[in-house]
Amino acid sequence: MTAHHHAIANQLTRDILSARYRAGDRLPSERELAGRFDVHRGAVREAFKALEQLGIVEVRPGGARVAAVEEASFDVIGKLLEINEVPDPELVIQVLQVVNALFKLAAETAIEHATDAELANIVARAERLRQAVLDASLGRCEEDIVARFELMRAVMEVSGNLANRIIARGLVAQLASRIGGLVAWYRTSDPTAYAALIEQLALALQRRDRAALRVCMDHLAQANRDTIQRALALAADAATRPTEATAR
Amino acid sequence: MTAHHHAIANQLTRDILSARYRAGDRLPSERELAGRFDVHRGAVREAFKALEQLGIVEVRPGGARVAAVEEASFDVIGKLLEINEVPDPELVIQVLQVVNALFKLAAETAIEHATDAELANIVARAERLRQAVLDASLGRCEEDIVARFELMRAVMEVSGNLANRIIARGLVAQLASRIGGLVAWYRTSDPTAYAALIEQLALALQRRDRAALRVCMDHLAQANRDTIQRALALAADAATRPTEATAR
DNA sequence: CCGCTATCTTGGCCTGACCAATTTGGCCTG
DNA sequence: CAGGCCAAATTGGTCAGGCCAAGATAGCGG
Repeated sequence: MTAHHHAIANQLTRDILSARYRAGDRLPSERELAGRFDVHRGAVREAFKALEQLGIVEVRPGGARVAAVEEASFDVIGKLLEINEVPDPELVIQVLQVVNALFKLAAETAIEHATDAELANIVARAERLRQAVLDASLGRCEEDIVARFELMRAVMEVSGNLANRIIARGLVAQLASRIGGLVAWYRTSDPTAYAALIEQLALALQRRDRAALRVCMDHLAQANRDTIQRALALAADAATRPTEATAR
Repeated sequence: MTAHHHAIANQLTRDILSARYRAGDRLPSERELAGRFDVHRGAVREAFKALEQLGIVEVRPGGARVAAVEEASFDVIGKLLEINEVPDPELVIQVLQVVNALFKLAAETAIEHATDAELANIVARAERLRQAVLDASLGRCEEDIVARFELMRAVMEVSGNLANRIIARGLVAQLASRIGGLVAWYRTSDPTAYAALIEQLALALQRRDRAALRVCMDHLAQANRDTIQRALALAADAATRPTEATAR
């Protein structure tokens, strides 16, 4: 096994994010940690590099100090989602809200700048999603979720906002790697209503109707939020009673 | 000078982001670059680490390949803003739109969850910004800008959305380090109108009036966008005719 | 012409050493 | 006794060289 620095970085990340070290504290020196983990200093050093890139540590000659979470980098969000077995629901919801805000921005930009052909393409994807949602009520949620991401990706693309695309992509990636395992608990509460919302979205896009777009995107966000919240609650419930859950 | 890897990383970053290497291309090997830059391989290696963190390069045994910009990390945005002397106006506007979207989300969350005291605090800051804007018409724009960021930060804080805060902070930091130098070109076109908008914002926050909030935040975003766009145009103009600009 | 293998290249990692910035502790001075 | 000051120890930063395993590649055999 030669992936020492990964293990060390993970360990230290968990220690810091779970507040075992507090902001402003000095981390043990590279040499001491090297001794403690029984590895070469280079390994600890690479781990420190990772922590620094995460923005949770500021390393300077004289010592490495842990930074405030607020000053951390974008990627800590993923790490924060990882530290508990079931992700912190509140944080998931927060991330989801950000993603929805970015999605909304993309859609509003799209209806202003996209060509008719591009919009038609998106509408077609929306229609596919609508079908997937209705099918999903029979139990095939995976396609449903994939179609949702596909639609979002497509809207992001035609919006032409590179910054938006990069950020949303990163967020979704961090979120997906963490709540992907929740697919089993993922159920659309009212597929018919959800499908209707998708249809409204398609219509609003097609007509470039900004007001209508906002309304139905808000409703969609609410629906998605509820769905994932329910899935998280179910997963957390199952985690506390694993035997019963597997027995069902 | 011992910051070799920084120089190398910057050089390679510029080469990649200015499309001198294309997505999918293989970068020269660490050993070859070490020879070319006349440094030890370790330096090139550290530079590669940085590029990998930026997400613009995927380095694996067998070779390092440049990745698509879309798959890059959050931080490339700052780098993209750096490669030209005057930042690409289109990208600046895009980033600004994202920041505004996040600000809007924060404000909407704030009027739902913040306490009256917190909202009162924000309203006070808004009032300070309004004063700053009116003063700025006399030429003191710095306080104006600082007050804007202050207000935004305050709203972000009471919104309680950690993900939003982290992302917005990162974006603003990347933008600020790049367009901070444009303060000289920064003029609010119609301070009175802008001040009125701020007042509306304060009112909407105070009354927790979501609809009004949205309207005036849209207008504010538009105003900010115009202001910065004008500043960028002026700066670009000055950059092409530096002698005239300094002569004035 | 295609598929496979031996070899070669490439990045991954370890070891060890030296340097410069910072911290720290003791010392001196007031 | 308190406060400032200097030197030694500590800490991170960098360089150098070497070995290893995972991909890439050219050559061979089918």
